[in-house]
Amino acid sequence: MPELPEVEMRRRLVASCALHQRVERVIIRDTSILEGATPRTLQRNLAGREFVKTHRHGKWLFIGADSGRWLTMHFGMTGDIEYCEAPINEPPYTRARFGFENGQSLIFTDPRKFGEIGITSDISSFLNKRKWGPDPTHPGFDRVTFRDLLRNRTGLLKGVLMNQRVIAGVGNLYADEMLFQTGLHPETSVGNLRRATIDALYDAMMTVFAASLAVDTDYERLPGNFFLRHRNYSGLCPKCRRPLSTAQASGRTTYYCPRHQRRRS
DNA sequence: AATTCCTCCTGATAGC
DNA sequence: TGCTATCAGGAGGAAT
Repeated sequence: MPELPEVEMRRRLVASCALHQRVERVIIRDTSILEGATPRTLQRNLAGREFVKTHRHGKWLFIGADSGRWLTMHFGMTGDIEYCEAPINEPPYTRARFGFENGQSLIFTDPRKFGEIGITSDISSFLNKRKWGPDPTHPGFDRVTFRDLLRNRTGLLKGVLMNQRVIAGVGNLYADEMLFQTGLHPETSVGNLRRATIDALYDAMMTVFAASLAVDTDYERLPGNFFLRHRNYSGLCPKCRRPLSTAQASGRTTYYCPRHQRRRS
């Protein structure tokens, strides 16, 4: 479910309510979400500590403790975070719970269990090990960066945009929005795209992320000409009011308007 | 080295 | 109504 803006919302939630309190207990309800960590290592590094800072890279969330270690979180398709009183109000599908001394808990829920939790001492090496690409919302990521990332790539544009090793944070839905706003067919070849087209894609990416965060990722509050408002099986193109088409691109369902999204360079 | 396909897991919904 | 099939905002690993 969550792409870059949704993970940013989760980061803000953690930053606003879960910092500077002592973690009394670390409870792992399902060890299958742990990646490179055990319940014991999480407890040893976090119990008795305070979370003091947060960081996000693409769809990854990092929560820093005063032990110097970072709790790492990825939300997969259905992962989420809640801050509530527990165990009284512990939500369904709770996979991990970090209980504070005030009775509130930071809770990681995930019905499908595609998400993961771990621990690292160094964010850079964590990201490098997975060969993750740069986060487009971080300082220094500009049009030139984007051009260089798309240069010398092959395959379909949709697949490249969703490839986290190229750009970290764009998923299926935001890729569709970017392609619609740029008027590009999802199966456009990424090779030999003109510079102006690549720049337009970059502009769309930045616009879409900012617009989504401006409405707290509530798509219903996006302007009516945004694709995300109409992206469903009965949806109509906001420009021509004709039914959208679907296709499989890189294994994912892609929605597009056949009139307004053409293969071109 | 870069891409594509299969797979993990569970709930919601479409279709019969 | 009740059952079955399909699909879902992700990504690692195998296969190509």
